[in-house]
Amino acid sequence: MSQLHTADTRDPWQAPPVDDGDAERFCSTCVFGRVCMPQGFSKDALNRLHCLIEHVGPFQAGQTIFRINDPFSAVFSVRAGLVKTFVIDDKGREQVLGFYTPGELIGLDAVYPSRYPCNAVALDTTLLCRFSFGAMANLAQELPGLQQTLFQLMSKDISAALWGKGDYSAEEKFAGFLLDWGRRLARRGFSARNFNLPMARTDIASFLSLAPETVSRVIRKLSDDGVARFDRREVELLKPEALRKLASAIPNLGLD
Amino acid sequence: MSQLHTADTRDPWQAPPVDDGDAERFCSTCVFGRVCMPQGFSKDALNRLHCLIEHVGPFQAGQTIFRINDPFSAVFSVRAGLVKTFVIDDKGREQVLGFYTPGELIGLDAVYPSRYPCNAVALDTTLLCRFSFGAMANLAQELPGLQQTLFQLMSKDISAALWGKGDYSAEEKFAGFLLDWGRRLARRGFSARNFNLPMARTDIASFLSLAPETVSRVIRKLSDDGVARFDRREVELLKPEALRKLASAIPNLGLD
DNA sequence: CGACTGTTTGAAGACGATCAACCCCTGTGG
DNA sequence: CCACAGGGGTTGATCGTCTTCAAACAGTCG
Repeated sequence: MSQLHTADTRDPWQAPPVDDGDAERFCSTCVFGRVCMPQGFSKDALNRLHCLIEHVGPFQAGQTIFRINDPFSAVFSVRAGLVKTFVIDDKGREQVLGFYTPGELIGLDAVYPSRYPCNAVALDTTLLCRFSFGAMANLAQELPGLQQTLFQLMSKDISAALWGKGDYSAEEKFAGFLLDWGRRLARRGFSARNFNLPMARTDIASFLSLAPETVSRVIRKLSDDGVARFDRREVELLKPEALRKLASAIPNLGLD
Repeated sequence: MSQLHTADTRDPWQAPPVDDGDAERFCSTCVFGRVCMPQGFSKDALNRLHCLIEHVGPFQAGQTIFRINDPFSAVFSVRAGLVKTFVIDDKGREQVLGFYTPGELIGLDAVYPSRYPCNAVALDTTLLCRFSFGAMANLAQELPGLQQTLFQLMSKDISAALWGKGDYSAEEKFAGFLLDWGRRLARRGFSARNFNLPMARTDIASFLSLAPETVSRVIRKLSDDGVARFDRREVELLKPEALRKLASAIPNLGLD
């Protein structure tokens, strides 16, 4: 399967049908296209927001998008592909902070320090939209809906960052991760039961603060229990209820 | 010692001396007083921001400020005292998400879901400033500096929420916690070496995802090693360098 | 003084990390 | 076509850290 499949087909989250032809000019998976438009932006507003968008990429798997301490000037919305953010601790070990799939926004945590607080690399062939944050803030000064959207997106990121705080068993963490990933895919119209985990096991392990071996063992256990089927990086959730029960220990901090 | 000592004395973080008498009308520890004023707000702007402020409290130790799922309408700035936020997992165990000391802002994570995603209780006699978020967003529409401040505060909260993500030893976590706490007190002009940990050990343990017994043992070890001295809830850091070395494993995600 | 909560200490056990080896798949070059 | 190398993933055995359970202890407030 093409790794750019999300770019090939019509994105199911294309903005709700609008007669206005201008809406088409937005990249279909852009967060602002999704979040702002239902709030009834004027044609003029759409145009001005559109002027801020700069398409960048493609980035090949492994390519760096920004580095920690790079001066901040823009946020990125994933159009296609997959991005991970991470930091390196003093012992050289990598700590994955998040994965970003099409429609999600990267870099809001860089606003305050005016520097990116982490590294971002593509894990797959990736296309991005780049938004100059300064220009967007200026525009938000005139468009209350855009300001509100930015507040909401940042607020959501706070909750997302809090996700998984607490000491949970390896199984609980991984179950939560599977459900969260499925939910995010479902937002774009894909199946939440049958999907792909495009990132390396090592990255999942780092994200969940587990050893890769532990992730492997959890996967085996879930397979043995008939809760899910794993084939390479393909996953099928056979008993989502069982997963939900496992993950119920992890509070959902207002994530959707 | 009075538990309201921060309210008794002139707050060292009172805004930098301004000839304008109006500045005095801000509560001294308010984040906006601190953050906005250096950016040169007009008298009119200050007045209008001031109109939004509503003083609430005092809350006695143990009193609830808001509950999870309460509809969101306002954020709170701590004027005096101490607040913790937490959630309860399905097994009834409490997970502390954060502590808020004077000058810090609570509730920005509630903007998106329009509900508070956690509970907030006073851990000590507490005074708050209440800001209607809607009114503040409206005002931010006219005051670019206020909008920018809100973006920065939210961005900072993302980084703060990410703090401690990763698997660190109990000693590293606790060392990081001590330094972080000291740094936050130092911002208000207090000593970063000699201070109070006003929250219960249980709450510290929960915040760090450790058992209370483990916190107790770490404290004993730090005492034995001569790194810090503990007397009830009073702390004196004897070898801050040793603590910094311990905590260096934990990346500082752009926090100050 | 006695009940209560918060804290400390000790001993046993569990979970996940670590280390080491092996396997599987892919791509490359002979 | 096969040999080989390399990365990612899995499996097994051992070890360490933190949790758990239990009990004693310390301050606080009635």
